[in-house]
Amino acid sequence: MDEIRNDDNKKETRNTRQKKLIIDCLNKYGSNHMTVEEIFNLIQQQDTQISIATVYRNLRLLEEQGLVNKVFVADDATAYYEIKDAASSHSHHHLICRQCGAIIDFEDDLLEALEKMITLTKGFQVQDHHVAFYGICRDCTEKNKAAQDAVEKPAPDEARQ
Amino acid sequence: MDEIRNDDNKKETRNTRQKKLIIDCLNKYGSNHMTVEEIFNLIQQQDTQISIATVYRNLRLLEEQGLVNKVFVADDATAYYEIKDAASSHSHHHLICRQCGAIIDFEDDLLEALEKMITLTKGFQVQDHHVAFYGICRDCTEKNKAAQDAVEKPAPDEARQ
DNA sequence: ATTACAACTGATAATAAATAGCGACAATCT
DNA sequence: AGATTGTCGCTATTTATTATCAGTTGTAAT
Repeated sequence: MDEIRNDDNKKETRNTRQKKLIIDCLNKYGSNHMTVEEIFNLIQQQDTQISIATVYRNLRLLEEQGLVNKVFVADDATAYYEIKDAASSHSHHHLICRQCGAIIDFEDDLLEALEKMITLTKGFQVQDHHVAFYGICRDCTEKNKAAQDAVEKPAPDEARQ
Repeated sequence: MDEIRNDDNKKETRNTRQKKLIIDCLNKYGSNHMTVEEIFNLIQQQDTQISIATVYRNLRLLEEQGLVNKVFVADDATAYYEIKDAASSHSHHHLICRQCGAIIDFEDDLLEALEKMITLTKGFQVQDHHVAFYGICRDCTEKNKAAQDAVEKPAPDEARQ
């Protein structure tokens, strides 16, 4: 009656200085969804000895423990990391600006309905989702509008739209 | 008055045998969302001379022309390709089975409402989206259930679910 | 505190996915 | 036909990530 408990995932995990630095870093800037390079560069300022392999290793461990999220949001093949806190683990999405590259969080629960529909019609048990919306962010939209106005009306003429 | 038309994207594109093979391949199997390796291996059966660099090159060109989609659905950093036909270009999502790796399409328009909400609350102009749901597909769910039943009731007893 | 052991470290080599460079070839236009 | 230039196959290179390995360190038991 005991041989069923074979999935011994009691992988001991240690609390090293390097791991703490990574978590601190993600807690500070993690909402910006950082690449490994970005995390590495920031931590180097506090620990000039740290190796990028250690950053990769710890991020993988932290992801396996469910403490951080690894997402592929951009159109390239680079992984982005963020802290996964209980509150936002299941229902926040990413808005990615194609012009300036900004990654903006968006909280929402509308997808819950969609997931139920998927289970009903496809028999697919949804555990998680990655959702990314691509487009132009508010700042860039405004910048573009200003730039276009300048082209269409080079003389500062006042009035009209 | 002519120097504005600087964005000459009149990149001439030629209709080569290799490009046709790639499109044919995606049309046949593309709904399975193929990797470059998979496409390359299949085409090699018809054209033993083709180079994988050509497959990469053409897929990039076809994506720039808007004829194919490049998506990062899995948890790894590999790109998957599919034909982008007008009908399904804006509103189909991917269900990815974490057990067998199957990638299943799901048609839906519920996200349109979500996009409108994003524009309203964030001022973000949505152009496109990638949506991926992770979980266990119907087949794997059934297999798992059968396997668990076998464990819980090793004797072939008949009856009961 | 000392010991013991496995997880962890930094440095580097190895792998995988994708791109760049290059001479040869071929599709298209005149 | 001849010129132009996109494309081909090949190979080298880049980029992101993982594996290897000898030495180090966190942690728990002595």
